[in-house]
Amino acid sequence: MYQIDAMSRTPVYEQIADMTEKLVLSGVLKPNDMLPSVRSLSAELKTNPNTVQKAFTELDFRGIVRTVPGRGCFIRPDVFDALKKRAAAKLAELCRLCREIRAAGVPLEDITTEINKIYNGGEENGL
Amino acid sequence: MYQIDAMSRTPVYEQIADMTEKLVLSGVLKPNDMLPSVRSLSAELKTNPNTVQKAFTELDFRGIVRTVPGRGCFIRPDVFDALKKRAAAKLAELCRLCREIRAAGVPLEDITTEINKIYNGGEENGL
DNA sequence: TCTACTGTATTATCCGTATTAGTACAGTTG
DNA sequence: CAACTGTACTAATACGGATAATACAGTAGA
Repeated sequence: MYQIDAMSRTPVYEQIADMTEKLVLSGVLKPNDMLPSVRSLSAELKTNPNTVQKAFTELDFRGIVRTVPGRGCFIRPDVFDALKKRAAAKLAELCRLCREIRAAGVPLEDITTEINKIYNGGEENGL
Repeated sequence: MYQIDAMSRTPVYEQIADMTEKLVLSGVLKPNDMLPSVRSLSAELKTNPNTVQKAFTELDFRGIVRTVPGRGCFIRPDVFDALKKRAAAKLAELCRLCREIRAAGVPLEDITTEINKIYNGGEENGL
């Protein structure tokens, strides 16, 4: 279910968190589903339990999961609200970048054509 | 000419580099102009000469300046080509973000309306 | 040539943060 | 009580950023 690239520059705990988020987006993980335990997942990924825990803490911070001591880590019932907020934050970041690009003198058309390509281009969803 | 925010989370050397780039974009610095010397600028900004040197090295890497040992650090004659390449790189980064946002289920219209706001909104250029 | 400027290189130290790890503790369930 | 769950604490390591002191090398002008 999970797959980690140890050679990536993105930290392992972040890979786990991002992957979990995408598993929700793709419907593999649904609200109230329980995630693998800290120990089982760390064994599967051959990492330290604390690394997995940090991923869970990150997911908790993002509003994706709710962890219950002694019971486990569960996808929040309102996970899609959290995902919407995350998307909004990414959109804000995109706007920040866009202002920089505008300041660099790039015309609006250059941006819109690229974005249209992305939205028209095929069915790949990048998950 | 230069102004540094020591409390910012962006490193001083990066602030210097970014500011220099913007001074070119706004026409304050022109091709072949000489930048302040490492020592004078570090004195002015109350930083270490090495910090300024790192900024100059960064600007060299970006293709903004050409430093000549013994003479000084000068805005490259072809600086605007470098700026175009930098803008293209930023556009690529924007596209990467855009794919993420699309994967999160955000409709194309949400993005285009935000971007149109930025390009129609006033004359502020963020420099 | 001498002098005063320019950038460059080297080495070291300090600080803060990120990442991973080891170990022990605490809550829950049957 | 046993076996599972998450949690806290500490430590080792690495990295990035900034500072500092020094020394070196190229350039330009008096």
